[in-house]
Amino acid sequence: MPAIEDGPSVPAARERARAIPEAAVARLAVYLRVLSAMSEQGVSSVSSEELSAAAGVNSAKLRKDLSYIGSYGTRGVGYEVGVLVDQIERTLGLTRKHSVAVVGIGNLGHALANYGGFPGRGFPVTALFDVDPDLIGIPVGGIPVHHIDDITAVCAEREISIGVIATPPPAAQAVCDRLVQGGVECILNFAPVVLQVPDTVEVRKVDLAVELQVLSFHVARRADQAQVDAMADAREDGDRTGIDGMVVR
Amino acid sequence: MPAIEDGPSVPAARERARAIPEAAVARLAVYLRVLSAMSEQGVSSVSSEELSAAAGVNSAKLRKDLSYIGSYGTRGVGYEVGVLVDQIERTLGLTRKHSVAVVGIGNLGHALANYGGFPGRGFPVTALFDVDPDLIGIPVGGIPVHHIDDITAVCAEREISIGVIATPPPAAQAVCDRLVQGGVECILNFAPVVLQVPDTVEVRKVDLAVELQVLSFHVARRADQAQVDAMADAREDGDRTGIDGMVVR
DNA sequence: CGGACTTTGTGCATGCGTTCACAAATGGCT
DNA sequence: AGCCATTTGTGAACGCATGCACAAAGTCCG
Ligand SMILES: NC(=O)c1ccc[n+]([C@@H]2O[C@H](COP(=O)([O-])OP(=O)(O)OC[C@H]3O[C@@H](n4cnc5c(N)ncnc54)[C@H](O)[C@@H]3O)[C@@H](O)[C@H]2O)c1
Ligand SMILES: NC(=O)c1ccc[n+]([C@@H]2O[C@H](COP(=O)([O-])OP(=O)(O)OC[C@H]3O[C@@H](n4cnc5c(N)ncnc54)[C@H](O)[C@@H]3O)[C@@H](O)[C@H]2O)c1
Repeated sequence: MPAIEDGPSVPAARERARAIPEAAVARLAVYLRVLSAMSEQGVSSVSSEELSAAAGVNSAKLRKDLSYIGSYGTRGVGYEVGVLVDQIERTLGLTRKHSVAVVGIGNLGHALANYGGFPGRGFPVTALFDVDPDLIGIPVGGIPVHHIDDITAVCAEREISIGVIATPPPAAQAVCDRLVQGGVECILNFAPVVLQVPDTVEVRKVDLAVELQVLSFHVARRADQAQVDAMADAREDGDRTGIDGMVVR
Repeated sequence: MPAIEDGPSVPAARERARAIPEAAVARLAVYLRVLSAMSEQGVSSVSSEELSAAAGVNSAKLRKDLSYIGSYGTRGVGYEVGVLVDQIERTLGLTRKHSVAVVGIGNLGHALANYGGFPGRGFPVTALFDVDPDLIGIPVGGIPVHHIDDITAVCAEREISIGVIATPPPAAQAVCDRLVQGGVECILNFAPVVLQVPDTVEVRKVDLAVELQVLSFHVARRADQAQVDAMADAREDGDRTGIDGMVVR
């Protein structure tokens, strides 16, 4: 067994950062919000039980998630809020500012541009784009709207790292391509289309229609289950009432 | 051992409907959108390869997802678009209309109320609520805003099945409680808080801050990886350039 | 100072979801 | 009619995520 070998078999210290499950990353962001709120209220210490309850997860999962970023707790006591905030921020890359550009200043784009929650969390919205001539130059949320043709130049100049697409679906892919060309590394897509990007670019989508349909599915499932239960009850009782016209089988 | 026993050990035929993985349900909604678009363009038949490419997934996954809802394809040929559309709609419970109420008609609430994509897909927005006296009675997207105090009555009366929360975070839990009291079965929550609900109610959340932070994480990870690669290269090359002041390469 | 109590961190088992790979089914072609 | 090319549907293997349960580590108190 060689002592100072450092091939791929030895996870070196600098490799510490990887291997955090995607699902855990999303939860870390939630923990961070809860912890920040606690910090503001003067809470300085928290146990995994308390924190997990506030974040809506089970405490074993929380501890495992935190273990991915290191051991910052004190056994028998809990975690120091400030320490966790710092470590999660570091892990999520929030020590650096990430400038955001919003493309498509319609209903949704306006809401995003006016939203105060982003700048406050290290994501300043620094550029807006649209094609509508009536919008160009008009300030929205304090920032003037640029023409979409300037997108590559402006993104490069202002070091935009995140592009938000809020255009109608047919325009989304073209907008995406131009954002990528402007050096944008990440895209948050609100248009209901599947974007094609080089694999150096990270895409996340927010699809409200899908969310509603998943909810709809659960309503239907619940209704079916209620029918099944009713039938089971009926059978137990000696099979009397059918479920009106609908036989689920 | 009784022969015709039907305890939990025998998954009966009527149990068919359940057991669709949550992740698959969300993808079915995506397939449905792609299929609808194809249908409108007059495409009547599609293979798993084509459909999966359009939906941005791998074809084995697509076929497995479709297999959860039944066998509607023809081997050697593919799927009939119309049939798939019908079957997915049935599975997702879209044969029934799901009335939507939006609570909190601020930046985001306005955008949602004005959005034409929901009614077109079987999710008519039929009620809006806010506390702001200046908004009450004003029509937004053609629907008058009601006072939040009427929420329970109006939800019950209009058979609202989905409630959308777009209020500031501190108000979200109270609004949620009142929606549940009004008989709402599902909630889509835009406020960055963890909602407490009885387990008869389904909640999905859309959390933009989390989305941005996950993207931020990937930027950071990529940057770290670039450094690691650079170091590895440097070592291989005989160790020349250090990491010093940010060598991006 | 020592022992009881609390809470973390994690090895392990379990379950869910993804991917592979191929037999079965079907249509078309000769 | 029979065979070939194609594409579905799914069993099985794999890998990732979740949850359990407990040893390790630390605090606090007497
Ligand atoms: N409004 C919502 O609540 C909502 C909900 C779910 C999804 N969406 C999706 O979000 C997107 C935007 O929705 P919206 O309601 O804000 O639409 P909208 O029509 O109000 O706004 C779209 C804006 O994009 C601009 N635009 C069009 N083509 C462009 C281009 N090539 N480059 C730059 N800008 C361009 C238009 O000028 C307009 O200002 C759509 O894809 C929609 O499906 C919106
Ligand atoms: N605007 C965005 O782009 C955006 C992005 C991410 C998250 N969010 C979240 O969505 C929510 C809404 O954001 P927004 O920008 O529209 O805020 P907003 O302040 O513009 O609107 C909030 C609305 O809710 C109403 N309201 C307040 N208390 C209420 C109550 N108890 N009952 C009913 N209505 C009440 C207010 O009168 C106001 O009209 C917030 O929780 C915010 O964090 C918004």
